Amino acid sequence: MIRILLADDEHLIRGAMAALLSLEDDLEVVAQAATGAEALATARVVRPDVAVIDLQMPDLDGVSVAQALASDLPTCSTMIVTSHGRPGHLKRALAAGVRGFLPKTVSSDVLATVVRTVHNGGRYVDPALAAEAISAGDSPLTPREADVLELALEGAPIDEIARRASLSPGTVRNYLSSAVGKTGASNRHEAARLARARGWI
Amino acid sequence: MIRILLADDEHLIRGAMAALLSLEDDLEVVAQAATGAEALATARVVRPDVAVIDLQMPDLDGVSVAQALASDLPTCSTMIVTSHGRPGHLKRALAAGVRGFLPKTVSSDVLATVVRTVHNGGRYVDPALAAEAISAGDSPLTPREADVLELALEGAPIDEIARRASLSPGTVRNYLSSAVGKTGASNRHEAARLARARGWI
DNA sequence: CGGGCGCGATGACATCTGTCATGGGTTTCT
DNA sequence: AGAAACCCATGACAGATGTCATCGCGCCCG
Repeated sequence: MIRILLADDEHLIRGAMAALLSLEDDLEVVAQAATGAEALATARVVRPDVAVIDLQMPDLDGVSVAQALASDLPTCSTMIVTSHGRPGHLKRALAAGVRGFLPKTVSSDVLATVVRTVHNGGRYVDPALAAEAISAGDSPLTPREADVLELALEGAPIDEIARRASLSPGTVRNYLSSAVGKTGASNRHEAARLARARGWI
Repeated sequence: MIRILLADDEHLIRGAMAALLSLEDDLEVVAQAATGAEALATARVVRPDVAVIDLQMPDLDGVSVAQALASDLPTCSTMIVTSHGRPGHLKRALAAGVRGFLPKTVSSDVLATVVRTVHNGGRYVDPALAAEAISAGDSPLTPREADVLELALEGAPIDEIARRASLSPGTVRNYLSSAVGKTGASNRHEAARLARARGWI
């Protein structure tokens, strides 16, 4: 019997997924959580075999949870399900030791199959997402450029970005200018949008 | 027996919701759809009592489906479930004749209860969403301002917005300036973000 | 060791944006 | 009829932004 921890902030979906997984004879949902922190705390107590975690949750990112889980419970395999599959998320997730990565558009039997796969030490990444991630390519942005661009996401003026990044406004403009060039955008706002769409930030 | 049509692009969730609803003795999921168009076509054939529709789907907006359904099948009550509840969506949905509006964070028994409620001619809106919608207030933007601001969402430069809106660049700047003032933002990009967050566009 | 790269900064310049005043046209309400 | 709101446009001005050249510093790699 594979013991599963389920984490998703949407009760409806979590409950529904639990119901579906419980239909399988060899699967058992032993715990559920609605937030990342809750998932982490619960996992430490129940020590599940597999953790099925939603990517976007109110507090902790699914990837962060996976990372913590990987060091805390090495015997527990983590897989991520998500509604909006961005290439960058996939890359980060894989780096965090995630064994499975699925969009929520998959059918329930695929989900069950993948649970078994990762429990057996295998890996599984949705083919469509994998293709997207490959085609998106590596980020050409330097770490600092990515930082600054991320701060630009909300549309703040340069002076505020500079304050938040503890940089001179001129430096911020240089980084942004470089990022605009690399993304092919016509201004930093579009650049920030594109970079996020490509999973670079 | 209440006959239900279920529309959601995420197979996993749709299947799971179907499983949950079928657990209820008086509810029966008679059809499922993965897109808005599919939902509409299916509904015309099976004529369900209640349509449970996801707000965001690949092709047709959930609200558009609801609107079409309201005129096509007056006997069918429509309710919307959504992951991201923006106040503006609620308002539009209500205007389209939607009888129930729920976030996906609700529990399954609430979902079943609401299905029965709307089938009996009642209405139900999630209290948290309702409160949010009320506090967000009416949009202070004029229709044209909203148009232009929407085109600004993607970060395009003013000249492109002007072309896409068939306006003079100067006029675009005037509208945007007005919108920036009304939203309390410091530039059009932030204004666009805020307006979307408040459901004004 | 030298070169390449990233980090942080400055200054100069052209352009883009935001703001304001102004005007004329339409529709709607009083 | 008059006021008020919206639509569309123009012109002017200041400040924000994008771009480029240039500098010094530290790091790593061949």
